[in-house]
Amino acid sequence: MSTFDENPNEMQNNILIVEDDMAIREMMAFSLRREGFETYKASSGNEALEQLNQVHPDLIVIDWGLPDMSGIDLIDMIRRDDVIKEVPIIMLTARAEESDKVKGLERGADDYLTKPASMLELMARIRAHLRRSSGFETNHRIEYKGIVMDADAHEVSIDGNPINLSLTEFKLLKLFLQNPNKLLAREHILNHIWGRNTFVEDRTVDVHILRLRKALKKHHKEKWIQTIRGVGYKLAHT
Amino acid sequence: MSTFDENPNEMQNNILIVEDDMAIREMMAFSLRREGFETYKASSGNEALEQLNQVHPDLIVIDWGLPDMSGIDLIDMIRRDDVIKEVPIIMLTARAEESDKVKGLERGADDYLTKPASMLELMARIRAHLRRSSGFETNHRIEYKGIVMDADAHEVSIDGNPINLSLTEFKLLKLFLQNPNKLLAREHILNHIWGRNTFVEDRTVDVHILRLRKALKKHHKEKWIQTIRGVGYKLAHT
DNA sequence: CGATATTATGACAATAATGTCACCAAGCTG
DNA sequence: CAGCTTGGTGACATTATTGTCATAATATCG
Repeated sequence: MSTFDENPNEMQNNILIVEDDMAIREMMAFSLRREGFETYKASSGNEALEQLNQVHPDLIVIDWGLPDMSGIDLIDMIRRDDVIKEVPIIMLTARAEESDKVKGLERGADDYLTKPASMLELMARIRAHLRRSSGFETNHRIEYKGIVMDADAHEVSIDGNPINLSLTEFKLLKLFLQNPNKLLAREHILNHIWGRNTFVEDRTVDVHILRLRKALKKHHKEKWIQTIRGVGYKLAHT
Repeated sequence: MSTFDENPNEMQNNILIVEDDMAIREMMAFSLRREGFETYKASSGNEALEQLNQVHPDLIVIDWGLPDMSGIDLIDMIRRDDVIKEVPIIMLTARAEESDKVKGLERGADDYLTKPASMLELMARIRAHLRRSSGFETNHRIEYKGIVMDADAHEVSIDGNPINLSLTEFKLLKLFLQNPNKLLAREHILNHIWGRNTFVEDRTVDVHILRLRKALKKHHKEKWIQTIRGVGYKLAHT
């Protein structure tokens, strides 16, 4: 049972996208990267196989219609490789090709999606498969200009330097990272972190902002959290 | 600095509707406004881009068939803009366009809906995306026979009764929930919760197991965590 | 430039969390 | 059963966290 040999702190999920349409490929890569995945791209079956000599992704997304070989052929070749034959594969098929769905699954894809599919659904399935194959939740990573939060590992680093935050500070920063460049009113911060029906002073927010600012300043002198007088605070890198 | 007005006491969600059919556009705007959203309207891609120079909406709804450019082109341009590239986009496609031409092109969108779509469904999806992107009310939920963990809210309940866990207890339970019915060796638990290079006694795990067991027992007399002598522990409901 | 409102900050007390230990209880082996 | 091993448990000291307050600093506005 070597699945939990992985330290969640170091877990990085690599995803290979095999798709010949550049626009789609780049869109997918963009969305995946935004969600904290490392992406590798290939525009043809042969390119994919080349990549697989170098990288062992945790999951592969394959378009059914590739220029040099069908997605199924590619799956076949992947499944023959002892090293990577266990990697989850998600197949993309156009709706017209739906009859091939069974074929694709039988031939070794773990899941398939018909195009057009929403990124949301693709993301959900990717996460589901990674969960299944690794036994762990994928790390939910949030970034903002050098601040990297791994919400699952409960870790934050800024320009690579890990910083230490208390739980409240962590929640506060998370809220900011999820709402970059947005003004967060005190009341909203209170509601979100302490809950709607708690009796905590407004000023308490200030103090925690202070503590968070101190923590952020430790490795980075710049100003991250702006004060919007009379209202609240805002995460913005000036 | 935001370019649009913020209400200090109320987080106002701004939604941009890009739709050339006036009737549909106005109907959507009306419904959204009735639900408390602030709406901005554009009847073409260029008009939308113009709007986006002034307003940074929290979500954009784009019709696939625009007079001056395709929805995908518009998405492309939006995604290239550093300021707003992360905004959730919901794409509307007519059913006739679904099969061929559209293919996976709306992959830059976070979600899509086929027209005619019910306002109810559109509203539901809008809310879902806003929740997700604003950081409010996310639910990363893990369940195991009555134990429900909301990892994002950092809350655990058992058969509906909330229980209080320290951070370490929380991580420990999370590890168990992610690996139900699996034997977790002490060493693995240590690695996962304290990291590989820390100097914590083996027996410390025991103590935290004890504390977690106490917390779980508070509302539920049954045994959740089994001891596997000589190895470690296992989450199993006996 | 004051006068006022608002935020920043240091200090503090109360509480919570954490890791370790010593000792007890329960399994296991022969 | 006797002896050994391993896990359970309560106690404890240490450190971290947290909310509040008083006061200083700063912004805002007439």
